Amino acid sequence: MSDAEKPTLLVVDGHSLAFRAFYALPVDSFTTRDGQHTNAIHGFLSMLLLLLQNEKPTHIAVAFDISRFSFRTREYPEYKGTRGETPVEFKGQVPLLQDALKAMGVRTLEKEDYEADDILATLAARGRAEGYRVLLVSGDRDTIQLVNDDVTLLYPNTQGVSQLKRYDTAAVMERYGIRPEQYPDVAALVGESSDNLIGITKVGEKTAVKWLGLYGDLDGILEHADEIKGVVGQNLRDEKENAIRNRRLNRLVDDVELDVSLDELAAKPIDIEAVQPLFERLEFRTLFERMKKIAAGEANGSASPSSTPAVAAAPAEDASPAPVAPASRRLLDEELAAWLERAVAAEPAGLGLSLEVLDGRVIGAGIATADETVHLSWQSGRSDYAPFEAWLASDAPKIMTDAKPQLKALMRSGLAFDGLVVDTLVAGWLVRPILAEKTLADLVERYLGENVPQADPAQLVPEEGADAGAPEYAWYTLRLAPVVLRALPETSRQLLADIEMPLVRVLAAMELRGVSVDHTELAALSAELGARAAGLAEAAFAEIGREVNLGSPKQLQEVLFDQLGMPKTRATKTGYTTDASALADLQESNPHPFLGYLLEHRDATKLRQIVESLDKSIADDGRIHTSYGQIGAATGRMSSNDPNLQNIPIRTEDGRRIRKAFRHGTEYTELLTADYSQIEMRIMAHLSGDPGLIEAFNAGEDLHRFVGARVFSVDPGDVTPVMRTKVKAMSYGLAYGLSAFGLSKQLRIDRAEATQLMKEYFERFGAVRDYLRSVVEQAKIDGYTETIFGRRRPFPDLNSPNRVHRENAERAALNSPIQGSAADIIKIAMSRVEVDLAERGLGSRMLLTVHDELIFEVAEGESEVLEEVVRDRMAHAAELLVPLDVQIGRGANWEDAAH
DNA sequence: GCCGCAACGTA
DNA sequence: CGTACGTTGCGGCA
Repeated sequence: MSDAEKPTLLVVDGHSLAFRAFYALPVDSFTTRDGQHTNAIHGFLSMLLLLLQNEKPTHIAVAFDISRFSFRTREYPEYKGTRGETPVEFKGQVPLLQDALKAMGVRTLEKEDYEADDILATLAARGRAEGYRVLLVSGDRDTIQLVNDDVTLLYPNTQGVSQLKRYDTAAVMERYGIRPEQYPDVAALVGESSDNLIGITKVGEKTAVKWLGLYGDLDGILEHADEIKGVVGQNLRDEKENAIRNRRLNRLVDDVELDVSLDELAAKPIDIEAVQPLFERLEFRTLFERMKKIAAGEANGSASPSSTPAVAAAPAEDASPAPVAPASRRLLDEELAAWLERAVAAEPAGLGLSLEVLDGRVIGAGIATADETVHLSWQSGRSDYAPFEAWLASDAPKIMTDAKPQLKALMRSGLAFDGLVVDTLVAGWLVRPILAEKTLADLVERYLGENVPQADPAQLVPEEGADAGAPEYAWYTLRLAPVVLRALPETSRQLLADIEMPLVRVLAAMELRGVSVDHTELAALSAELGARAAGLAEAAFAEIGREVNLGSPKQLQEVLFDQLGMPKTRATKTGYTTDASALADLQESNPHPFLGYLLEHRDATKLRQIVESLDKSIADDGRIHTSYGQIGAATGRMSSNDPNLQNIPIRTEDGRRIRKAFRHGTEYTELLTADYSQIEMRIMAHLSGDPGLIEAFNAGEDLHRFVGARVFSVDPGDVTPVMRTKVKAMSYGLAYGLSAFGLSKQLRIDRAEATQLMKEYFERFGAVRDYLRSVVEQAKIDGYTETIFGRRRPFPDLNSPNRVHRENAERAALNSPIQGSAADIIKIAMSRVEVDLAERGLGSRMLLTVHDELIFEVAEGESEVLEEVVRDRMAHAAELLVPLDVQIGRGANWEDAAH
C-alpha cells in the first residue's frame, strides 16, 4: 500500500497543545461576555481545524493527562516537580475544550496513571502495526522518539500553535544529528529541565550526540565510560545514575491498555448542529464559519490533499522570488537636487539612507525610494554635493539602520543632520527588547523574510565607481521600516519617535566628546595597586607554604577545602564558590590569615585591572570615548562598553581614586554631576500610588528615616542607624523581588526577623506590595510589562512550568517597569538638556550617563546656568505623583564633583 | 582561538 | 533564594 492510500491517524496531545495555545494567545482578546477565558480552546480548535483541512485524517484522537501524577511520579517523586500550579484560567478551559471536541465527534482519551504522551506512543505503535500513516501533535520533546517511517511528529514552534514544524526521520536527523529513537538517550544525558530531570554535568546536546556517534546508544556509552577522557568523562562516571534514571523515565509506554479500537477513532463528519450552541456560548464566530466550510467540504467528499499546507516546512518553498534592489545611479548637482525633490515627495514617510564610512568619516551615501536608489560619493568642500548636504541638514524624514555610528561620521565630517524618523535597528529592539536583531541582515531576514546579498557591513571601502552596498542597504532599510513599525504597538511608536530617535544623536555626540582622563594618575595608581597585590600574594603564599594562582577558583578550592580543610561553601556548576561573601563567611567560622590576604589581593587586582583597561582606552586626544548601547538592555537602559564607564568603582577609597582621574578638559573649568535621588523608589511610589510612600517623598524628609519611623512605629527622630539600614535594604530590594531569605542574608539577620520586617513594611506600605503583585499578574495575562511611557518587555517564561525559570521571570517582570521607567525618564532628560544647551548657545556639554546620573563638562562662566538647565530638565522630564529630586555637584574631577 | 563559567564593578 | 549590564582571567576543548 502506498502512503497516499494509507489511512491517516491523527493523535494530538491535548494538554500540551492547549497549554501552548493558552500562552500564545492574549487572554483579554479571548474572553466571553460572561468572563469565560477561551484562548486555549480557541487556539487549539483553530489548529485542529487547520490540520483537518490540510492533513485530511481518516482517524482522530485527542489524548489528555488526567492529573500531574503518573507512574513516573511514583517512581521518581521529583519528576516534573518544578512545574508550578496550573493557572486556574487554563484549568477551566479544559472541560470546555473536551466538550467541544465531543461535539465535533472527536474522541478524547485519557488513562489513569499514564501521561498523554504514553497514549500517543501506544496509538502510534498500533497505527503503524495496522498500516496507518500516523501524525502526532505534541509540544513535548519526548515524543521525538516515536518518529519513524510511518510516524511523523508535528511540533509547535515557540510562537504558538498555528505553526507546526514537521518532524519526520530526516527532519529529526537534520535538527538533532541523530535518529529519532536515539533522542531519549540524548535527553537522558543532557537532562530535561522542564521535567526536572538533571543530566550529566557539562554534557550538552553536542557532547551527547558525539558520544552516540561513537558508542551507538546510552548503554554503549556507559559501557565505554572509562574511555571518555577529561572532566566530562569523570562527570559521566560520577553521575551515570542520573542518565539511567532519566532514560527510564523518558521511555514512553507504547502498550497502554486503551478501551478503544482504531476503528472507533474513525473521523466522523462534523455535526454542525451539535457544535453550534457551544461555539455560540464561547463566542467563536469566525471559527464556526471555518468549521462550516470544512464540514461542507467533507460532504463534497473532496479528498485531494490541500495545496496550502498548514504545517510550515522550515522556509516557504512556494515563496515568490525576493525582490532585488534597483540598480543605483550616480547623480550630481542639479540632477541630484531634482531627484531628491522628487524622491522626498514620493516617500512622505522618509527616504532610506545609508552612509559609507571610512576611518570614521563620511565618504559616500546611498539613498533609496521604494523603486529607485542613488549612490553618491562625498568629499568635504565640493559644491557638487550641496543638494545632498542641504537634504541631510533639513528635517526631511530619513530612515536608517544603526544610525549612531553613521551620525558620528557625519558629525566628524562637519555635516549637519536632522530628520531621523526611524532607526530600524532601534525600532526592532522595541519590538523584541530581548534577543533583538543585531544587524540589517537580521532584520531583513526576520521582517522581510529575505536575505541581504553580501552581508558585508556598509563601512566597506567602495572603489570609486564600483557598486558598494550603501544603496542596497538604504533600500532594504526603507522597506524594513513600515514592517517593523507595524509590529510595534502604538505606545512604542510614540516611544520611538519621542524618546529613542532624538536620543541617537545625543549619544553619538557624547561618544565623540569622550571624557578627559589623566594617564599619569592612572599609571601611578596601577603601579601602586600592582605592588600591593604582589605583597599580598607573597603573604598569602607564606600562609599556605606554596604558590598558587590566586585568580584561579579551581586552585583556590584545593587550598581552602583540601589543604586547609575548610567547610564546603555553596556549590557552583564547577565546584564550590570562592566568592567574596563566601570567603567572608569562612573567615568568621574558620578564621585564617590566608583568607584575609586573598580577599585583599582580589580587591587590589580587580582595581588594577580596571585601571589598566581604562588607561589603555585613553585615545590620542587624552580622552576616553566609550560606546553607548542603545539597544542592549531589555529594560530600556543604555549600556556602556569599550570601555564600560558605567561600572567605575565608587564604594571603596581606592576605587574613588580612579574617579579622581576623570577630570575636565583644558577648555573647561570643572565637571558637573547630576543624579536623580531614589528615582526607582519614586517611580514605585508613582506606580503604586501608595499614600505613605507618596507622603514620604512630599514630606521632603530623609526617605529611609521616614519609612523607618513608619515601619518601627517610632518618631522619625528615634530611628536608629540600624533601623535605617534595615528599611533601606528592604526598600531597595523591593524593586528586585527580594525574598525574606535574601533580605536576611544581606542584613545578616535571621529569617524570622527578615520575615517580620517584611510583614511590618508591607502593613504600612500595602499598596506597594499590591502593585508589585499586580505587575506580575498582569504580565502573566498580557505576556509583557510596560513602563510609564509604554515601553514593553515580553516575558515568555512567566508561565514556564519550570519553577526556577518562572520565578526568575517574575522578579525580572516586577523590576522591569521600574528600571525601565527610570530609563525612559533619563533618556527624555538627556535629549532635552542637549537641545536646551544648544539653543542657549552654551559651551558646556554632556559627556556621560550612568543610569541615573549625568556628567557634564562646564565651560567658563557657565556653572550656574548649566546647573539650572540640568536641574530643570531632569526634574521635569516626567511629572509623577512625587517630585523628581536632582542632586548636583561640581568639582575638578568626577570624585570631587560627587556631592 | 573559542566558549562557558565564576567573579565583580556599577546603578 | 535580588534586577540590569560589561569585563576579566581561568580552564577545557579544538
